[in-house]
Amino acid sequence: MTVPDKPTLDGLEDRWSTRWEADGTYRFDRTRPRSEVYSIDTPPPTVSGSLHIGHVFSYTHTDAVARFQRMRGKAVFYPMGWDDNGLPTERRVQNHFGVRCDPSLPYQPDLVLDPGAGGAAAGRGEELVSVSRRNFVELCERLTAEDEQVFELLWRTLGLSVDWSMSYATIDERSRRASQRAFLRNLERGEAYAADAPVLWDVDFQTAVAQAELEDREQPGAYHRIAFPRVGTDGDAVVIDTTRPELLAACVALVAHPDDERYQPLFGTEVTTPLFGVAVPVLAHRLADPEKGSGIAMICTFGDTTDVTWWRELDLPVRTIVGRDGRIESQPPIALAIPAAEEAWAQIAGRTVKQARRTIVELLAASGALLGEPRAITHPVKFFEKGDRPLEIVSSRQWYLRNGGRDAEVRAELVDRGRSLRWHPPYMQARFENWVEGLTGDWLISRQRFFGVPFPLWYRLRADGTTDLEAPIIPDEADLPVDPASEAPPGFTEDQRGRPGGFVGDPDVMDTWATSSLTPQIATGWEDDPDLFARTFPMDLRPQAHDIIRTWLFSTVVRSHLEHGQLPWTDAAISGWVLDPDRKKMSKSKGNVVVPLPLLAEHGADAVRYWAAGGRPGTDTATDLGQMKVGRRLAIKLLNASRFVLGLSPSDPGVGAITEPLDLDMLHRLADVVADATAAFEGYDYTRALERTEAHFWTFCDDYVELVKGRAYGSRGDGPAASAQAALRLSLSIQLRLFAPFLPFVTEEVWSWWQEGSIHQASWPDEAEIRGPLARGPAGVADVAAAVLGELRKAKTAAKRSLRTEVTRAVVVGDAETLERLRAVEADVRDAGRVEDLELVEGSDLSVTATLAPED
RNA sequence: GGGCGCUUAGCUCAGCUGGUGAGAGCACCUGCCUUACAAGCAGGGGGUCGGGGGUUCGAGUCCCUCAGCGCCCACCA
Repeated sequence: MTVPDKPTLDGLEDRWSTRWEADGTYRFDRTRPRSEVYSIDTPPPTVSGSLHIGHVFSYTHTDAVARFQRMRGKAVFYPMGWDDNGLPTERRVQNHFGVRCDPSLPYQPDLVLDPGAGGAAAGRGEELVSVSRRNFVELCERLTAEDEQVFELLWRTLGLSVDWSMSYATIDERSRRASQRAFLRNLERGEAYAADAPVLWDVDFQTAVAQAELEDREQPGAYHRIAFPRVGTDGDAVVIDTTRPELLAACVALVAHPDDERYQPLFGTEVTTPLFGVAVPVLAHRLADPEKGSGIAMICTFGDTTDVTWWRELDLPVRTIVGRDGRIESQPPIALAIPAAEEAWAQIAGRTVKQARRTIVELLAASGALLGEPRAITHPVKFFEKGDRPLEIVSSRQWYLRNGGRDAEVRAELVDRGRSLRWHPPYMQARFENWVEGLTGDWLISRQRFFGVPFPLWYRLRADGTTDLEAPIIPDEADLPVDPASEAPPGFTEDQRGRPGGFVGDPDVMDTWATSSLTPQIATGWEDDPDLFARTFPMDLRPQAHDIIRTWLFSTVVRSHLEHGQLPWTDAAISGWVLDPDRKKMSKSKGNVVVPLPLLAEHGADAVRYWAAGGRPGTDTATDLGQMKVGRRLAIKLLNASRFVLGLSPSDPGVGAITEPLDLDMLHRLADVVADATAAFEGYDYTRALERTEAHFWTFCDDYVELVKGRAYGSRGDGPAASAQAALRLSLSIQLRLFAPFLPFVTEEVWSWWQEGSIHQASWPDEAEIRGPLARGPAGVADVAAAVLGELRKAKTAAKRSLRTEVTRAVVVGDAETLERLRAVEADVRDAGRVEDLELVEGSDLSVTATLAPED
């Protein structure tokens, strides 16, 4: 046993993280059966995102739970995943290297690019170097590999007890195989299907996006009152209000509520569009709101999602004018008969939506069709959560997965799944249920992007060169993953690509959620490693933040429901967010993002973890340097208290030596703490486990240690000293283990002074360790001793005297029961209080009168 | 418009199924070099538990209602 003279926290992170890796301390024992395994569906962080303190926060919560379960004897399956798949990586690669993906270019095997190769203007979209899809993907892989190392360093410094041999990445071969396999099975069962339909479209990223990735943003806009002349009348007009006058040429009808008496006479008649002179019908539909605008609306293909509903339910034609790049098409959607219309079109063709709006408003004003001035408003507009411009709606062929959005029965099944999941905190289930019940359509999983898992499909080209989309060519599961863009389907050769009678590959990739919704399957080796899968799936815990319940959590439940007919895990622990010190949400644009590594360097990992562990499940928590300082003090206190305890005697007198009433009472109180902390942890309330442990520890240091210090040094002989020494050691052992999930470094350091092996493989304390061998003894004596000692201290402090001051005489008044307890620990109290003469007087409330020795 | 959460000392928060005179940490004030720890120790001041109403012998703790803050969702003409 070696107890350092001057224990320190410095360097513990390096020393122990290295040691743990070398010893395989956190290696998953895959010989254990499912019942002895605790498996965690770790959130794969987006590696191309920036590191921030929020990562440290939520991952610490999970790690504390993992360490608790490991100490309880479970084989903990705690892999790390990296989310490197998808748009964030593409965007980062584009900016980092100054490149753009052009799928039409050929692969350049020797392409060498340095960061910023595309020139200083990279990112402004002007001087980007175009590279082939394969080159682009290679750059993505190169950059994410670097990003992953940065994350791994952070996790190791933070002391996450992950098994690094089980890592995966959402773009790696396993993930692509699992993702494609799951999709093909969905396809076979009819759960996946392709459809040509209007979709929400980001004009910058040039891809479709899903409902779950939308967000509303308040945008300035304006109502424009526009008169539509009625066909067959002499100058009569219908006046509509619109915020999107530029879509006039895409108008296919006007619509009002069926009960709206103002417009009932018009139903079934026609009006013509101003400027373009196209005749459109006036129709009735219940979604038209008589209160909004003039109560009658222009239906365009497509201005918003209501337009899509009207278009579908009223069986209207498609007149698309906005292209996928967000610009007005070169040709009008229908023949324009009047010359003025051709002119109007010529002025907007090829322009952006914004430019076209300005032009159309000018033309309308000039023609007299615009009534009055536009009235400025702000209104919510749908954006892709990662996008910069409002979404447009375009018709295109996309892949969908049935998620209950169009099927009440499936929806009900998924709501039931959500109800059988154990949520921490429970109220988060409401978010899940709200979302499922508010779904408006199936899950759109295809993206017109490059860095993602490709759809494992090809299509035959007929003799006339047209594509047969109805019967895709499907690979064998054994051949997955496949890349249909570079591999030929079974029975074809590469030179038949794009030729009549040959084939083409499906050009799309899956959305990143379509892969990350399979993290339980990917991590546990679904189909690839049946033995591992059987031992780890379904998993125990999904830890994640509340903002992605509708995406990650829901989609994972959907995939598992469809594939396995069960939940992917039993418990979901939902963490809150980290707010900046002023309780504002952190965001890059506000510049208030707190980066974690400097904090870890300054305060130490245990201190930062201590702060993080104070955030209960579901609770948003402010970054608090003060709490980190408190955590650091706690860690230092553990070092010093341990040094004291272990320095008292070279060996442990053993539990049998514990006979003193004060020692027994203190230990049984600790047993209560053990029971409480254990129950709290079992309910995922790690914060309470820490609070209880910490509160006991300070009482232990301030009262118990002070009370027994003299006796432990031998003031009353060997027997009483041995009792104190053994009690201190047992108590220290248990308290270190209670702290180990939170403060892995300092507890391991202290453990190494006097114990074999890692504390993180030691057993979680059990109250039976105390209650088994040790009789209860007189209860409540520790409280009485501490109370009397407190009064003695108060007397000394009030007299502005040192705590070493001798008390020549102290009179304690108390009830019979209190005095009885005090007698049991009288010697310890006199020792700690330096009381020469202690008199006990029976009375009512406890009071202590102390006479201090005169000052020198 | 719908849903959820929060509102307890200057600050950050505990207060579990209602019951000994409302707590902790930080901050603040006053002291103490006490042989584990001065990056420490001891002591102290400070709250009509968001407002109102109700149930109860008794309510931060349950019910109703109002207000403020935050988050999620919503068909945005």
